[in-house]
Amino acid sequence: MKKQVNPKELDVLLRAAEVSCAENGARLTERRRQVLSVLMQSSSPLSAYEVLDLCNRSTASAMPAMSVYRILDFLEQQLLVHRLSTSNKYVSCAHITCDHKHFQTTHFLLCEGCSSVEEVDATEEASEALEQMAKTVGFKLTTQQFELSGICTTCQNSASGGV
Amino acid sequence: MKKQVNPKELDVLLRAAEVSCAENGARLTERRRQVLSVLMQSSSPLSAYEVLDLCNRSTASAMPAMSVYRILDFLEQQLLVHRLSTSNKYVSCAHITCDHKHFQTTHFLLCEGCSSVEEVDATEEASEALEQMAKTVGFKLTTQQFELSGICTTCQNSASGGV
DNA sequence: TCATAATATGATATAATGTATCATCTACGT
DNA sequence: ACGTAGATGATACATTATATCATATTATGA
Repeated sequence: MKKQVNPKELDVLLRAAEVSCAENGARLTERRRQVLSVLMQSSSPLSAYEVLDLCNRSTASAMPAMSVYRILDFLEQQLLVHRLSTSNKYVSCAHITCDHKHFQTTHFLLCEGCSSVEEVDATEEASEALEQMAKTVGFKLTTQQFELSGICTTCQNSASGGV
Repeated sequence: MKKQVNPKELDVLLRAAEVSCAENGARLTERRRQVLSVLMQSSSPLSAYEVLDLCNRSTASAMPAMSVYRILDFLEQQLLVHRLSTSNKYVSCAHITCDHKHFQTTHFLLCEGCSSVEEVDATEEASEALEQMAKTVGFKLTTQQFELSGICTTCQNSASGGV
Protein backbone atom coordinates (compact mmCIF):
# COMPACT_ATOMS: atom_id res chain seq x y z
CA MET A 1 0.00 0.00 0.00
CA LYS A 2 1.41 3.33 -1.08
CA LYS A 3 1.67 5.48 1.96
CA GLN A 4 -0.08 8.80 2.20
CA VAL A 5 2.15 11.85 1.98
CA ASN A 6 1.80 14.73 4.40
CA PRO A 7 2.25 18.35 3.32
CA LYS A 8 5.87 18.44 4.40
CA GLU A 9 6.80 15.31 2.50
CA LEU A 10 4.91 16.61 -0.50
CA ASP A 11 6.95 19.75 -0.45
CA VAL A 12 10.19 17.81 -0.31
CA LEU A 13 9.09 15.70 -3.24
CA LEU A 14 8.08 18.69 -5.30
CA ARG A 15 11.37 20.42 -4.64
CA ALA A 16 13.26 17.32 -5.68
CA ALA A 17 11.16 17.16 -8.83
CA GLU A 18 11.95 20.78 -9.56
CA VAL A 19 15.67 20.17 -9.22
CA SER A 20 15.39 17.09 -11.40
CA CYS A 21 13.70 19.10 -14.13
CA ALA A 22 16.26 21.87 -13.89
CA GLU A 23 19.04 19.36 -14.42
CA ASN A 24 17.42 18.45 -17.72
CA GLY A 25 16.98 22.07 -18.71
CA ALA A 26 13.25 21.81 -18.20
CA ARG A 27 10.93 23.75 -15.95
CA LEU A 28 8.42 22.55 -13.42
CA THR A 29 5.75 25.16 -14.05
CA GLU A 30 2.78 25.85 -11.84
CA ARG A 31 0.46 23.66 -13.88
CA ARG A 32 2.94 20.84 -14.00
CA ARG A 33 3.50 21.11 -10.30
CA GLN A 34 -0.23 20.96 -9.79
CA VAL A 35 -0.61 17.79 -11.85
CA LEU A 36 2.36 16.14 -10.23
CA SER A 37 1.12 17.11 -6.82
CA VAL A 38 -2.25 15.46 -7.46
CA LEU A 39 -0.55 12.23 -8.46
CA MET A 40 1.80 12.31 -5.50
CA GLN A 41 -1.11 12.57 -3.12
CA SER A 42 -3.06 9.71 -4.66
CA SER A 43 -2.77 6.26 -3.20
CA SER A 44 -3.75 4.68 -6.50
CA PRO A 45 -3.13 5.32 -10.19
CA LEU A 46 -5.26 7.99 -11.80
CA SER A 47 -6.54 8.35 -15.33
CA ALA A 48 -5.90 11.58 -17.19
CA TYR A 49 -9.45 12.72 -16.61
CA GLU A 50 -9.33 11.83 -12.95
CA VAL A 51 -6.25 14.00 -12.67
CA LEU A 52 -8.10 16.72 -14.51
CA ASP A 53 -11.06 16.59 -12.14
CA LEU A 54 -8.87 16.73 -9.09
CA CYS A 55 -6.96 19.68 -10.49
CA ASN A 56 -10.12 21.56 -11.27
CA ARG A 57 -11.55 20.83 -7.85
CA SER A 58 -8.77 22.73 -6.13
CA THR A 59 -8.38 25.75 -8.36
CA ALA A 60 -10.93 28.08 -9.83
CA SER A 61 -9.33 28.34 -13.26
CA ALA A 62 -10.38 25.29 -15.23
CA MET A 63 -7.62 23.41 -16.94
CA PRO A 64 -8.44 21.91 -20.35
CA ALA A 65 -8.05 18.17 -20.90
CA MET A 66 -5.49 18.86 -23.55
CA SER A 67 -3.15 20.39 -20.99
CA VAL A 68 -3.38 17.39 -18.73
CA TYR A 69 -2.31 15.07 -21.49
CA ARG A 70 0.53 17.34 -22.46
CA ILE A 71 1.69 17.72 -18.92
CA LEU A 72 1.47 14.00 -18.20
CA ASP A 73 3.60 13.37 -21.26
CA PHE A 74 6.11 15.88 -20.03
CA LEU A 75 6.23 14.42 -16.53
CA GLU A 76 6.63 10.97 -17.97
CA GLN A 77 9.57 12.09 -20.06
CA GLN A 78 11.11 13.59 -16.96
CA LEU A 79 10.62 10.22 -15.27
CA LEU A 80 8.59 11.89 -12.55
CA VAL A 81 5.51 9.84 -13.32
CA HIS A 82 4.99 6.45 -14.90
CA ARG A 83 2.23 5.47 -17.24
CA LEU A 84 0.64 2.10 -16.58
CA SER A 85 -0.17 0.81 -20.01
CA THR A 86 -2.51 -1.92 -18.87
CA SER A 87 -4.90 0.58 -17.34
CA ASN A 88 -3.92 3.81 -19.07
CA LYS A 89 -3.38 5.40 -15.73
CA TYR A 90 -0.56 7.32 -14.12
CA VAL A 91 1.41 7.09 -10.89
CA SER A 92 4.07 9.35 -9.54
CA CYS A 93 7.51 7.80 -9.45
CA ALA A 94 8.47 6.28 -6.14
CA HIS A 95 12.09 7.28 -6.56
CA ILE A 96 12.03 11.00 -7.00
CA THR A 97 14.00 11.77 -3.87
CA CYS A 98 16.55 9.00 -4.17
CA ASP A 99 18.94 8.59 -7.05
CA HIS A 100 17.69 5.42 -8.61
CA LYS A 101 18.72 5.19 -12.21
CA HIS A 102 17.18 1.85 -13.05
CA PHE A 103 14.06 2.84 -14.87
CA GLN A 104 14.43 0.18 -17.50
CA THR A 105 14.11 -2.60 -14.97
CA THR A 106 11.37 -1.27 -12.76
CA HIS A 107 8.26 -3.36 -12.39
CA PHE A 108 4.87 -2.35 -11.11
CA LEU A 109 2.89 -4.57 -8.82
CA LEU A 110 -0.78 -3.72 -9.07
CA CYS A 111 -2.99 -4.74 -6.18
CA GLU A 112 -6.36 -6.03 -7.34
CA GLY A 113 -7.81 -5.33 -3.93
CA CYS A 114 -6.99 -1.70 -3.21
CA SER A 115 -5.61 -0.61 -6.59
CA SER A 116 -2.39 0.49 -4.98
CA VAL A 117 0.85 0.24 -6.89
CA GLU A 118 4.22 -0.90 -5.67
CA GLU A 119 7.27 0.03 -7.72
CA VAL A 120 9.98 -2.60 -7.45
CA ASP A 121 13.35 -3.27 -8.97
CA ALA A 122 13.71 -6.34 -11.07
CA THR A 123 15.90 -8.96 -9.49
CA GLU A 124 18.83 -10.28 -11.46
CA GLU A 125 17.21 -13.68 -11.56
CA ALA A 126 13.95 -12.38 -12.94
CA SER A 127 15.63 -10.29 -15.61
CA GLU A 128 17.84 -13.12 -16.72
CA ALA A 129 15.08 -15.68 -16.70
CA LEU A 130 12.88 -13.50 -18.86
CA GLU A 131 15.67 -12.71 -21.27
CA GLN A 132 16.47 -16.36 -21.53
CA MET A 133 12.85 -17.19 -22.13
CA ALA A 134 12.66 -14.67 -24.96
CA LYS A 135 15.90 -15.92 -26.39
CA THR A 136 14.52 -19.41 -26.95
CA VAL A 137 12.31 -17.98 -29.69
CA GLY A 138 14.93 -15.56 -30.94
CA PHE A 139 13.54 -12.46 -29.27
CA LYS A 140 15.74 -9.72 -27.92
CA LEU A 141 13.95 -7.81 -25.19
CA THR A 142 14.06 -4.03 -25.33
CA THR A 143 12.36 -3.26 -22.06
CA GLN A 144 12.14 -4.87 -18.69
CA GLN A 145 9.22 -2.98 -17.30
CA PHE A 146 6.13 -4.98 -16.55
CA GLU A 147 2.87 -4.58 -14.75
CA LEU A 148 2.06 -7.55 -12.60
CA SER A 149 -1.33 -8.08 -11.01
CA GLY A 150 -1.62 -9.48 -7.53
CA ILE A 151 -2.71 -8.88 -3.98
CA CYS A 152 -0.73 -6.71 -1.61
CA THR A 153 0.08 -7.62 1.99
CA THR A 154 -2.59 -5.41 3.47
CA CYS A 155 -5.34 -6.85 1.33
CA GLN A 156 -4.18 -10.42 1.92
CA ASN A 157 -4.48 -9.86 5.64
CA SER A 158 -7.78 -8.02 5.61
CA ALA A 159 -9.29 -10.70 3.39
CA SER A 160 -8.25 -13.58 5.64
CA GLY A 161 -8.56 -11.72 8.94
CA GLY A 162 -12.31 -11.41 8.76
CA VAL A 163 -14.95 -8.63 9.18
CA MET B 1 6.95 -13.60 -37.06
CA LYS B 2 3.49 -15.10 -37.10
CA LYS B 3 3.17 -17.09 -40.23
CA GLN B 4 0.45 -16.41 -42.75
CA VAL B 5 -2.34 -18.99 -42.85
CA ASN B 6 -3.60 -20.37 -46.12
CA PRO B 7 -7.28 -21.16 -46.69
CA LYS B 8 -6.86 -24.81 -45.81
CA GLU B 9 -5.10 -24.08 -42.53
CA LEU B 10 -7.70 -21.47 -41.72
CA ASP B 11 -10.41 -24.02 -42.20
CA VAL B 12 -8.70 -26.46 -39.88
CA LEU B 13 -8.31 -23.76 -37.24
CA LEU B 14 -11.94 -22.71 -37.49
CA ARG B 15 -13.12 -26.29 -37.16
CA ALA B 16 -10.99 -26.78 -34.10
CA ALA B 17 -12.40 -23.58 -32.65
CA GLU B 18 -15.90 -24.82 -33.32
CA VAL B 19 -15.22 -28.06 -31.51
CA SER B 20 -13.65 -26.19 -28.65
CA CYS B 21 -16.75 -24.03 -28.28
CA ALA B 22 -19.04 -27.02 -28.43
CA GLU B 23 -17.16 -28.65 -25.60
CA ASN B 24 -18.01 -25.63 -23.47
CA GLY B 25 -21.64 -25.68 -24.51
CA ALA B 26 -21.14 -22.55 -26.62
CA ARG B 27 -21.68 -21.94 -30.29
CA LEU B 28 -19.35 -20.51 -32.87
CA THR B 29 -21.90 -18.54 -34.83
CA GLU B 30 -21.38 -17.01 -38.25
CA ARG B 31 -20.50 -13.60 -36.84
CA ARG B 32 -18.11 -15.07 -34.31
CA ARG B 33 -16.50 -17.17 -36.98
CA GLN B 34 -16.10 -14.07 -39.10
CA VAL B 35 -14.37 -12.14 -36.33
CA LEU B 36 -12.15 -15.04 -35.38
CA SER B 37 -11.26 -15.61 -39.01
CA VAL B 38 -10.15 -12.00 -39.40
CA LEU B 39 -7.87 -12.32 -36.41
CA MET B 40 -6.45 -15.63 -37.55
CA GLN B 41 -5.48 -14.14 -40.87
CA SER B 42 -3.76 -11.13 -39.40
CA SER B 43 -0.02 -11.18 -38.83
CA SER B 44 -0.30 -8.57 -36.11
CA PRO B 45 -2.70 -7.70 -33.30
CA LEU B 46 -5.80 -5.77 -34.28
CA SER B 47 -7.87 -3.24 -32.38
CA ALA B 48 -11.60 -3.78 -32.08
CA TYR B 49 -12.27 -1.18 -34.73
CA GLU B 50 -9.67 -2.64 -37.06
CA VAL B 51 -11.45 -5.96 -36.74
CA LEU B 52 -14.72 -4.19 -37.43
CA ASP B 53 -13.39 -2.56 -40.59
CA LEU B 54 -12.02 -5.81 -41.90
CA CYS B 55 -15.29 -7.58 -41.22
CA ASN B 56 -17.29 -4.93 -42.97
CA ARG B 57 -14.97 -4.93 -45.92
CA SER B 58 -15.76 -8.53 -46.75
CA THR B 59 -19.50 -8.64 -46.19
CA ALA B 60 -22.27 -6.35 -47.30
CA SER B 61 -24.23 -6.37 -44.04
CA ALA B 62 -22.52 -3.92 -41.71
CA MET B 63 -21.75 -5.16 -38.25
CA PRO B 64 -22.15 -2.67 -35.41
CA ALA B 65 -19.18 -1.88 -33.18
CA MET B 66 -21.08 -3.20 -30.23
CA SER B 67 -21.16 -6.68 -31.72
CA VAL B 68 -17.45 -6.73 -32.26
CA TYR B 69 -16.79 -5.96 -28.62
CA ARG B 70 -19.28 -8.59 -27.50
CA ILE B 71 -17.85 -11.17 -29.82
CA LEU B 72 -14.27 -10.40 -28.84
CA ASP B 73 -15.26 -10.83 -25.20
CA PHE B 74 -16.83 -14.13 -26.05
CA LEU B 75 -13.84 -15.38 -28.00
CA GLU B 76 -11.56 -14.30 -25.19
CA GLN B 77 -13.59 -16.26 -22.68
CA GLN B 78 -13.37 -19.27 -24.94
CA LEU B 79 -9.60 -18.76 -24.98
CA LEU B 80 -9.67 -18.51 -28.75
CA VAL B 81 -8.26 -15.00 -28.74
CA HIS B 82 -6.12 -13.07 -26.31
CA ARG B 83 -6.41 -9.46 -25.44
CA LEU B 84 -3.15 -7.54 -25.21
CA SER B 85 -3.77 -5.10 -22.44
CA THR B 86 -0.81 -2.88 -23.20
CA SER B 87 -2.16 -2.01 -26.61
CA ASN B 88 -5.84 -2.90 -26.29
CA LYS B 89 -5.55 -5.17 -29.26
CA TYR B 90 -6.41 -8.75 -29.96
CA VAL B 91 -4.63 -11.78 -31.36
CA SER B 92 -5.94 -15.22 -32.11
CA CYS B 93 -4.57 -17.89 -29.82
CA ALA B 94 -1.61 -19.78 -31.19
CA HIS B 95 -2.70 -23.01 -29.56
CA ILE B 96 -6.15 -23.64 -30.91
CA THR B 97 -5.26 -26.87 -32.64
CA CYS B 98 -3.04 -28.31 -29.96
CA ASP B 99 -4.12 -29.10 -26.44
CA HIS B 100 -2.20 -26.58 -24.45
CA LYS B 101 -3.82 -25.88 -21.12
CA HIS B 102 -1.36 -23.36 -19.74
CA PHE B 103 -3.12 -20.13 -20.34
CA GLN B 104 -2.22 -18.65 -17.00
CA THR B 105 1.47 -18.78 -17.77
CA THR B 106 1.52 -17.65 -21.35
CA HIS B 107 3.56 -14.62 -22.24
CA PHE B 108 3.40 -12.49 -25.32
CA LEU B 109 6.49 -11.21 -27.03
CA LEU B 110 5.68 -8.11 -29.03
CA CYS B 111 8.03 -7.19 -31.85
CA GLU B 112 8.60 -3.47 -32.06
CA GLY B 113 9.74 -3.86 -35.63
CA CYS B 114 6.95 -5.73 -37.38
CA SER B 115 4.29 -5.73 -34.64
CA SER B 116 4.09 -9.49 -34.74
CA VAL B 117 3.31 -11.42 -31.61
CA GLU B 118 4.88 -14.60 -30.34
CA GLU B 119 3.02 -16.59 -27.73
CA VAL B 120 5.38 -18.45 -25.43
CA ASP B 121 5.14 -20.56 -22.33
CA ALA B 122 6.69 -19.18 -19.20
CA THR B 123 9.70 -21.11 -18.08
CA GLU B 124 9.81 -22.42 -14.54
CA GLU B 125 12.71 -20.13 -13.79
CA ALA B 126 10.92 -17.02 -15.01
CA SER B 127 7.74 -17.80 -13.11
CA GLU B 128 9.58 -18.52 -9.91
CA ALA B 129 11.85 -15.52 -10.21
CA LEU B 130 8.91 -13.20 -10.69
CA GLU B 131 6.98 -14.71 -7.84
CA GLN B 132 9.99 -14.39 -5.64
CA MET B 133 10.45 -10.80 -6.65
CA ALA B 134 6.85 -9.99 -5.76
CA LYS B 135 7.18 -11.85 -2.52
CA THR B 136 9.94 -9.57 -1.27
CA VAL B 137 7.37 -6.78 -0.96
CA GLY B 138 4.62 -9.09 0.24
CA PHE B 139 2.78 -9.38 -3.04
CA LYS B 140 1.06 -12.53 -4.15
CA LEU B 141 0.78 -12.66 -7.93
CA THR B 142 -2.57 -13.59 -9.42
CA THR B 143 -1.56 -13.80 -13.03
CA GLN B 144 1.52 -14.83 -14.91
CA GLN B 145 0.69 -13.41 -18.25
CA PHE B 146 2.90 -10.61 -19.45
CA GLU B 147 3.53 -8.66 -22.57
CA LEU B 148 7.19 -8.14 -23.29
CA SER B 149 8.47 -5.77 -25.93
CA GLY B 150 11.44 -6.68 -28.05
CA ILE B 151 12.72 -7.41 -31.53
CA CYS B 152 12.00 -10.68 -33.28
CA THR B 153 14.59 -12.73 -35.15
CA THR B 154 13.46 -11.59 -38.57
CA CYS B 155 13.67 -7.92 -37.70
CA GLN B 156 17.03 -8.34 -35.98
CA ASN B 157 18.43 -9.81 -39.15
CA SER B 158 16.89 -7.35 -41.57
CA ALA B 159 18.13 -4.46 -39.45
CA SER B 160 21.71 -5.63 -39.23
CA GLY B 161 21.92 -7.22 -42.68
CA GLY B 162 21.21 -4.04 -44.55
CA VAL B 163 18.98 -3.57 -47.61
C1' DT C 1 14.39 47.54 -20.93
C1' DC C 2 12.45 46.04 -24.77
C1' DA C 3 11.87 43.10 -28.87
C1' DT C 4 11.81 38.55 -30.05
C1' DA C 5 12.12 33.65 -30.20
C1' DA C 6 11.06 29.56 -27.73
C1' DT C 7 8.19 27.32 -24.68
C1' DA C 8 3.87 26.55 -22.33
C1' DT C 9 -0.99 26.91 -21.90
C1' DG C 10 -5.92 27.98 -23.37
C1' DA C 11 -9.68 27.07 -26.27
C1' DT C 12 -12.21 24.58 -29.49
C1' DA C 13 -13.26 20.93 -32.32
C1' DT C 14 -13.19 16.35 -33.37
C1' DA C 15 -11.42 11.61 -33.64
C1' DA C 16 -11.18 7.19 -31.52
C1' DT C 17 -12.60 3.91 -28.25
C1' DG C 18 -15.81 1.63 -25.33
C1' DT C 19 -20.43 0.83 -22.92
C1' DA C 20 -25.63 0.92 -21.84
C1' DT C 21 -29.98 -0.25 -23.29
C1' DC C 22 -33.72 -1.99 -25.60
C1' DA C 23 -35.58 -4.14 -29.76
C1' DT C 24 -35.36 -7.90 -32.87
C1' DC C 25 -33.98 -12.15 -34.56
C1' DT C 26 -32.55 -17.10 -34.49
C1' DA C 27 -31.73 -21.69 -32.81
C1' DC C 28 -33.47 -25.21 -30.11
C1' DG C 29 -36.25 -28.04 -27.12
C1' DT C 30 -41.00 -29.20 -26.20
C1' DA D 1 -45.96 -24.13 -33.97
C1' DC D 2 -44.66 -22.05 -29.47
C1' DG D 3 -41.86 -20.25 -25.96
C1' DT D 4 -37.40 -19.49 -24.11
C1' DA D 5 -32.61 -18.41 -24.04
C1' DG D 6 -28.97 -16.75 -26.39
C1' DA D 7 -27.21 -13.78 -30.03
C1' DT D 8 -27.28 -9.79 -32.83
C1' DG D 9 -29.01 -5.12 -34.49
C1' DA D 10 -29.67 -0.43 -33.65
C1' DT D 11 -29.24 3.73 -31.26
C1' DA D 12 -27.47 6.67 -28.03
C1' DC D 13 -24.03 8.11 -25.28
C1' DA D 14 -19.85 8.06 -22.14
C1' DT D 15 -15.02 8.09 -22.03
C1' DT D 16 -10.53 8.76 -23.71
C1' DA D 17 -7.30 10.98 -26.69
C1' DT D 18 -5.52 14.08 -30.36
C1' DA D 19 -5.24 18.04 -33.84
C1' DT D 20 -4.94 22.79 -34.42
C1' DC D 21 -4.59 27.46 -33.81
C1' DA D 22 -4.62 31.35 -30.62
C1' DT D 23 -2.75 33.42 -26.58
C1' DA D 24 0.25 33.88 -22.73
C1' DT D 25 4.53 33.35 -20.41
C1' DT D 26 9.45 32.95 -20.00
C1' DA D 27 14.23 33.35 -21.33
C1' DT D 28 17.63 35.83 -24.01
C1' DG D 29 20.27 39.13 -26.50
C1' DA D 30 20.49 43.81 -28.45
